[in-house]
Amino acid sequence: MCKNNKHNLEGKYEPKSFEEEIYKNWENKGYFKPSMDKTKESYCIMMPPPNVTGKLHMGHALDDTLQDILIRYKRMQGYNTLWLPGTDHSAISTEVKIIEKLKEEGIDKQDLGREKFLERAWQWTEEYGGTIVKQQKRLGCSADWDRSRFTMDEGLSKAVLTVFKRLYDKGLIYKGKRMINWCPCCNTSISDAEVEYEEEPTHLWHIKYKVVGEDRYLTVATTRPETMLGDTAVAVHPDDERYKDLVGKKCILPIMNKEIPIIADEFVDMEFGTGCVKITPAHDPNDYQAGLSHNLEIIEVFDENFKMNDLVPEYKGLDMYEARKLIVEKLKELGNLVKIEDYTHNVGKHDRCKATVEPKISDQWFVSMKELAKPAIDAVKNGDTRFVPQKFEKTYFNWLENIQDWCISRQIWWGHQIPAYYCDECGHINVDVEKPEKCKKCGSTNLTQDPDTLDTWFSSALWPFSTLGWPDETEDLKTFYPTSTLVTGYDIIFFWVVRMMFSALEQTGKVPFKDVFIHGIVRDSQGRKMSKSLGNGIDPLEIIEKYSSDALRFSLISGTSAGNDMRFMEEKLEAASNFANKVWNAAKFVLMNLEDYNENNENINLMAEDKWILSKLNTLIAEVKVNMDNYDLGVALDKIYGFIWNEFCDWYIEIVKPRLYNKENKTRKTAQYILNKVLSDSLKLLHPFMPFVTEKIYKELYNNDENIMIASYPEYDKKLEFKEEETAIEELKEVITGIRNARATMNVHPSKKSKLIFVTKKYEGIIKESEEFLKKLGFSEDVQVQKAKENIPQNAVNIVSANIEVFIPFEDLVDIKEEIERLEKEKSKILAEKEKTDKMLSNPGFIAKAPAQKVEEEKQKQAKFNEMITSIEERIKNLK
RNA sequence: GGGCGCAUAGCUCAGCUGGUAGAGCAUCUGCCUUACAAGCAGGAGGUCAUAGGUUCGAGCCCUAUUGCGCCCACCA
Repeated sequence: MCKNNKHNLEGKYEPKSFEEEIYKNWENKGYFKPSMDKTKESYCIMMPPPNVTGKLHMGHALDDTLQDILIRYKRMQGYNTLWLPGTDHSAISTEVKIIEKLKEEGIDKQDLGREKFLERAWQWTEEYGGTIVKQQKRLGCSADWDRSRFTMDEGLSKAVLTVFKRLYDKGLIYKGKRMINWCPCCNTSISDAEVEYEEEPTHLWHIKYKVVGEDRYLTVATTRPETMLGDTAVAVHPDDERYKDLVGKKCILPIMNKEIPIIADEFVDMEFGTGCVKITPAHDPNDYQAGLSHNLEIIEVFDENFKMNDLVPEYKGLDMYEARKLIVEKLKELGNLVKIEDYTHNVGKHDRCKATVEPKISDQWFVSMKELAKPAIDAVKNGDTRFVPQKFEKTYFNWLENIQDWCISRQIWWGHQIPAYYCDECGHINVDVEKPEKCKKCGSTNLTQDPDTLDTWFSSALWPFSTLGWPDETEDLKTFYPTSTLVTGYDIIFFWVVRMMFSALEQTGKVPFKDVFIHGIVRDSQGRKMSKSLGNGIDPLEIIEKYSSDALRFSLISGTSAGNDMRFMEEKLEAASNFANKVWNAAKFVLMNLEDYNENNENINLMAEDKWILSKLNTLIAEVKVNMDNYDLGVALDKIYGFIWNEFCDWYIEIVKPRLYNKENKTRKTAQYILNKVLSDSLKLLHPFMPFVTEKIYKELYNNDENIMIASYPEYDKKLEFKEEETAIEELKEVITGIRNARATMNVHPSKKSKLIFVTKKYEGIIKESEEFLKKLGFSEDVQVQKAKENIPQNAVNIVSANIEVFIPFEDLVDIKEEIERLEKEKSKILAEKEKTDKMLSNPGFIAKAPAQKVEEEKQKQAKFNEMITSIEERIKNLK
């Protein structure tokens, strides 16, 4: 690197000035595309498609950052990487928005008609779509935008219809009358997964029904008195002694004045309320079941708009709540209302519009799940797909093992229309990808397509393969499928991950991805979920504007762990910015000192500190690889952070300054070489996390031909391991800290230099060689190195480490008494540490059972402590 | 009702297969040292929720308890 020595060192770290430009440069060069190099292993991530008209929120920012880190890492490692982006048509939420918009214009959806409505929907999609893509680019996402897909585009639609037909032909899709969740607001059915429960205060109305032919009453408790008009039975528990004798008899339904049977069913909870339940098969899932098993009539009380129907003419057209009021009044009047109790219960809400969901019987399409769930369970059990962290397997299994059939039809227009064509003549259902010419059964050409559309998740379930061209055997499909890693939040494991798993296994016979990397939710600083209603959402784009994309990415990853929720705190962005600034300045320093550096590697003579930093870097590279491969991205980032700031900047750069500032110094060139290598490798390690600042430095400051984005990732190199020098420099660092500590405690001003007498047997050579930097870092003008403790002045401060002792003659600054006290303190500190080691070694169990290596380690520690203590004691004796 | 998770420094969180507790922020002291005051140097701060157990050794494994949270099912 460092092709020529012209570089731009002027100015401060100002991310605003370069982030967008760098992104454009990458994009123009086509770096986001896979290499399609057949000799390289493929690595592919499918981006979870956000709502096409949506805006980027913190959840996306986290999800996208994680994926970008993985993709950049693998790309630098030489994999044939594909990150395929795309968007989702988000059926219901988009439809609702368009209906609202139409309403503003005074247009009714039905009046407009299906065709025109869909035109509007496409228009809407084009107008508001794409915002999120721009935002993802601002975040630095290195996805292959040219391969971008949309769940409603031609190819994906074909995949959707193909899957529908296949499942139908296999009998895994069926149409049936079932009790489903109905959203009165969106006017469509929704699946169980789309229902959220919320606690709501209400009342429990106790109503008595007279038993026919007896002077007795049964009292039922209900939260929905208005549905009583549709009651067709009263149920009690078969073992309930109170009512045993009444089972089989009849009672009179008030208002309706109708006789209904008293039945026994196990589902009744004897403890709850009165132990008697009114049965309304048309408006309650349990009642529906009871209705089926007891052959009860199903009487609806609502019309399709959830207004009261004409069962009782005087209530016709009323909504639920109005009707409830009147019916309760009426019951009071009739004397059937026993009491009203306050009560809190869970009410189902549609997750999109928050409207209260109604159970409703209707004709819907379902996917039969039992058969499909099994292979999906097995694939995770046998390790074909694995969850990271593993604990989410439990969520996955739990969901699949208790899975219900999936209601896939929606009574909306925006989406994939169900490819079922009803014969107007014979009623046969023709299912095909394309509209058939004529009915397969009777040959009639009068065919009408089912007006319903498919659940959005039906198309997203095919995402891992439909995006690669399936059902066609495309090159991309062959190259990238099964994909490598799916990155998503735990909140959509059952919505999406589960459905992708069974769909992929059924359609392709393969798992859709090998790893599922699960992350948590980004919460606000108080730990609350970010939501529109709370108004506590933080816009990632604002954060990028204020700080930088790199800072946002850093703060989302640093100090976090997979699968756990995190709090988003602005202070963390300060820390992130500071780090970017630190990297910037370190680079500035390196470059300033590389102006006369040329790249030929002759005359490289490594000093101890060079070997130390190389060895440290080497270890870092090895560790980061392990962490990255295990998806411990937070740990990896923090290690890189620590290395750059605490090892490279705080120590190596400071150590090497004297060598650089003296142009005559023979090791100057080596220092330049090492600075260059360490900085450049560090930048590469950091690049996946903070792509912009690293690229800016690498490419533009260095004036490199190559972009860091496609540079090769650093690899562990056994030749760069220097254990001896590493420990030696570590010990010198320890001693220098000791010196500084002593000076600080004694309030010695930095401008006051002192003499340093190093006494060491082991490191005489290294210390002599290190004189220059020891002077600088130890605030000294005179460093002496000797093997033995000879000619040590009385009034000196003494610093002790395992193999080195330092004496600082401070003359009048040293109070012998105080120094003795300080040494005593130091001694007791070491003694406290030594105690643990002693305890271990004096434990026969430890010696016998602990691994030999561990025992040896402790023995060495003990010896080290002993030496240090002896030295201190000796010194104290001398001073006395 | 079923399932899962979390309790570690003042705050927010890391802590890999058990081997002498870490980071960032905040705090205290001293420094404008020619990369960086968005900085440098040096400190202080933790019986890792509680009680048992396994082990030579437990923040980590097991059991129970307390407190908090999440998910699923759903009670008329």
